[in-house]
Amino acid sequence: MTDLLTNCKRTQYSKEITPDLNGKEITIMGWIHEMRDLGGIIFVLLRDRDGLIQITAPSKKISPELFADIRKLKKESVLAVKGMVQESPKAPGGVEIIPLEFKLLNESKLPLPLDTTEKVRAEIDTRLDSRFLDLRKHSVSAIFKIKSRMLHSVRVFLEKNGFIEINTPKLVASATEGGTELFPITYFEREAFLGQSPQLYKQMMMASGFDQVYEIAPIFRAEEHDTMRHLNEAISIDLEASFCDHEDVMEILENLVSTAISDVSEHCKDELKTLNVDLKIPKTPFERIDYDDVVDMVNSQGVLLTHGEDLSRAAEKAMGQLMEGYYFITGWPTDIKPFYVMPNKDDPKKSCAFDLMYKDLEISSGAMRVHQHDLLVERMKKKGLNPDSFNRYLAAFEYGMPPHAGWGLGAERFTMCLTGVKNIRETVLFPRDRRRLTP
RNA sequence: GCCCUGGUGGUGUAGGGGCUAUCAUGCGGGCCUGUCGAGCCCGCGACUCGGGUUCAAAUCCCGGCCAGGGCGCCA
Repeated sequence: MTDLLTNCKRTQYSKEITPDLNGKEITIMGWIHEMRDLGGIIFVLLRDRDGLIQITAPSKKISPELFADIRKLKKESVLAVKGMVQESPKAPGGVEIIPLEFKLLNESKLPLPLDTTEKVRAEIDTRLDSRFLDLRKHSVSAIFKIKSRMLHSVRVFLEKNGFIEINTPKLVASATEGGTELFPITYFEREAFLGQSPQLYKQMMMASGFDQVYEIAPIFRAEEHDTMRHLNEAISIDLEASFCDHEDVMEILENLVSTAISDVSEHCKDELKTLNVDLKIPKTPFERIDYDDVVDMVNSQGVLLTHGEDLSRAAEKAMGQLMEGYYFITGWPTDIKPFYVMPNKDDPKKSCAFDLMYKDLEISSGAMRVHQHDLLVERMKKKGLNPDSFNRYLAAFEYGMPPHAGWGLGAERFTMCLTGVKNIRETVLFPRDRRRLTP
């Protein structure tokens, strides 16, 4: 029924078929996006990674056998088509392919669980159940091409700036860092957890003399949140730099963000157009707003925010109303930040922590860290943590830990900013949320 | 976890105590030589699960499961 690939090789992707190939014999491969059978002429829209190309089969120009075989084809089946490129003003894109022969590489079952031509929208739940089919839609794959480009450009930027890529364990022993819930797992005869952040490890790397490190890796959070901007498994772009303070790493962050945006807008034009996104490259430096001023700004919008509290969702939205684009919130109260955040030396109630916001969405948070062993122990105790359970971490601070700072940037949240999607699940191939563990 | 709303063919929907359960898309068949959301004709296909009220439940009530939105939680 179906054919094997044998010696058949793709010569072009759909977008490489241009009118100047007129008269050339080419081989393309892809999925049947749509068929229009007009009786004496059949149009097959073949889709590949990059787009669509029209196969035009006029009964008078091709053999009756080939014509009959084409008529039998089904949507979403996989095809290799050898044919002649024909320039034609009537064809979409001004070019089409007159088939000489084809191989049916695999047939698709029908009906499809969702409509790949997007005539009928499917709900996100239906789409995620059949994600492989959903991803055949260009409006969906565009998100992942943009995410890929963003991650690429982040790596290039960091390598250029002297950062070393590291890998830290995701299987961890300690649940004592405080804050978020961890996923417990069985590690042979012991209990272990999935890592919530590479924070402690990248700090230990500062004591190794690597100076500047980054990691792009999954983080796991066992919170039962059910929102459009939370995931239980996400990718964190994490960075830590020695002999730096928070101002230094904020500068790195804003430059990285604007570089990535400009790189995406240059290399993902088609994808951005598909998504109808007009990406503006933000000017650096980003605006810095002190937490004290944020409290006033939020309250001025009629949203109650008490000094010393973290931003509620309503407070974030109020800020989103007032601020365009990217901005930092600095000078956070020390009390609502983790133990490893450096208090401000002139006013210890305030810290050297910052968040990077895009409108009403927090996409990154970072800080200058405490590098003095005794202060770190004191901060842990104040937070109700037991320093004994941090022995291996604390040891790194006893043998020459340089001052350092760093941040973590949520890859999916940043992708939301780049693509304009409203639901963070759109930015993950196979998202993990409160209820979804498959596929 | 809480609040609100919902669950109807493969997909997306209308309806809302008894009628042949609406429409679009899809799928199957037929016609058609320039489609590009092709068109026309014929056909196929559905009321989330459990319990209750009722002569009668897809519709009303209770519970479960699931979803959408909002919030909370979230170094």
